[in-house]
Amino acid sequence: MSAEGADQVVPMLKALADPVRLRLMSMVLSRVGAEACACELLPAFDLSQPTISHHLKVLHAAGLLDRDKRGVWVYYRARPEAIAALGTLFDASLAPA
Amino acid sequence: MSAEGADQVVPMLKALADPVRLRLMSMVLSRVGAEACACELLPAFDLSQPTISHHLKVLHAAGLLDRDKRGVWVYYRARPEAIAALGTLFDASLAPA
DNA sequence: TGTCAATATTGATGTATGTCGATATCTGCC
DNA sequence: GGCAGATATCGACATACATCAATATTGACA
Repeated sequence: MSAEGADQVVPMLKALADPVRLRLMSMVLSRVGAEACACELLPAFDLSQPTISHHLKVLHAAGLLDRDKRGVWVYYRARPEAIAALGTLFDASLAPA
Repeated sequence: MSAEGADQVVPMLKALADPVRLRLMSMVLSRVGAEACACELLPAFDLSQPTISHHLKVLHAAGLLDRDKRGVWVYYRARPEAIAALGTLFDASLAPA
């Protein structure tokens, strides 16, 4: 893996390398349509609303979650391509040819 | 994914969420036997020897690399179980059932 | 035993990150 | 317009981390 290749994947890994964000991602993926309202995610954690909002923003910035505002509520949807890219990372790119 | 489950996987993700360590891991995996001497890895980077030693230690502590000292040289070998665990994370645990 | 080469540890430093309280922004509704 | 609730942003703080120079440790060998 080249330095450029690493620089492409590392932001996604960094985004997931946090227990709160990994659980957020898992929660979104477990919903039908891989979509969840921020209001459903917040009560699952013993953290403040700004902190959860911050983590969701990090996941969004990494390309792992799409953001969709519907009225007052914001829905986050998992991006399957991003997950697939990480899956193949450990199956193909990282593993020997 | 539970909080405990996340806490188990996050250390491995954190270890890989660094461009230098991801490349180190990739380099080790690309060698025959998924094994490489530290002396081969160092010149591939524009970083000091202590820094590379530190990164290898992080990967070892995360359970991603085994350490084997042979004389003056130290060989690092990838742990396939760890890689497999991460692969299934994105295929099964993280993705919806 | 002494020297040299490979690797690890220590201590320091600048930067990044997780968290919070306070506040701002946006949207539906009266 | 004005209020209430959902979400985001800001500023601050403590901690974690990547990196280096200097030094220590280890092992081979003369």
